[in-house]
Amino acid sequence: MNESSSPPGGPESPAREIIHRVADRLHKQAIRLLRRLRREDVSTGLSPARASALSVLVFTGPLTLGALALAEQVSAPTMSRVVAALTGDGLVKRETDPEDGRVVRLRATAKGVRLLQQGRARRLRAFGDLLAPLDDDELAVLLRATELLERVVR
Amino acid sequence: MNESSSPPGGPESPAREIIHRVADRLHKQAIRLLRRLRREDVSTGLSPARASALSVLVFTGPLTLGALALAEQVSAPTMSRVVAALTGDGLVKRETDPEDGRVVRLRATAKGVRLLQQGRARRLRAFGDLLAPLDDDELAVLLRATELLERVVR
DNA sequence: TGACATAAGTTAGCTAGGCTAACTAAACTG
DNA sequence: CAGTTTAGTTAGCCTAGCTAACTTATGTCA
Repeated sequence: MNESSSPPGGPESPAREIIHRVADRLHKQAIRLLRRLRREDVSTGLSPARASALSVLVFTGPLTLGALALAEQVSAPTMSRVVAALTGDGLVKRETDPEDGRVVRLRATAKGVRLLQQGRARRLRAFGDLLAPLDDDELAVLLRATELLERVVR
Repeated sequence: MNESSSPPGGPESPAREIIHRVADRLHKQAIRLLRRLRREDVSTGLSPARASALSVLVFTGPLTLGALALAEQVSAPTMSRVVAALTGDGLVKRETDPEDGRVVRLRATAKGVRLLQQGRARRLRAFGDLLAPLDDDELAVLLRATELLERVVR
């Protein structure tokens, strides 16, 4: 496949052609990076879905089940099951809302926080090891790129 | 959690502290980006695992089942099943190796190539739409960052 | 050359995690 | 207070990950 070929209908703006190269290659690298870092998560004993849900609870504080499902972009039944596993392992506790008897408030336990932070540290250490060969200018480029992504991905 | 706190044992190199910020934030953005782009794949009717396997076959050419499993970092049984689905949909065809009767050579069909390229185009268009607000300097930063990732993720 | 070892895939059977549909219980609303 | 809406759960399906055990084909070597 030739990414830079013009679509049928006329040549596209040469100034914007860089968009396609960036989109293509950055997409590929994002996949490779996450695949690589995922290896580190194995040792926590937490699956990706559980680690991710627990992470949201730890870093954004207690949430209702629905809010957590929304944050993780999964359906309520899916989150309900993930949460059941987390509470079963004592990593999250359920609390009833005094205002509204329907909602389930979820809060990471001390054990959950500890486990998550260990896993997170491992992952960031692994990523850090990958980044170690870069000099400070190169790291600055990555940081700027990160800021651009933060702005652009909504 | 405070990412920039020093580990117990002494302050770390201030020059390298940027590594942790980059690792943490870039990791987050990679997750958000892929989650976002994955939405586009739904309309191809291909699940992520199938799309990814087909993509490897299209872009790197015919492979044995074992080589494809290795490329996708999954076990042989897992790939065997994914391939069964792809062949069932007429997107991939199996060929026997004249040299070695054990191996299964896999090749994307014309239909498979077409479907994949459509999906790819959609995904890249979506990413392109996200990147559209950036000016050329900002795109250049992203491109440089991509090159750094290519170098660093092995 | 026949017996054994190795290698490539498949089959069987488990788990996790995604979904929709259908249900329960609680809270609104008129 | 009847009906509707909302939060979450249960049931049931599918995909995709795994290991263990099997089949078939190659390779090895006494």
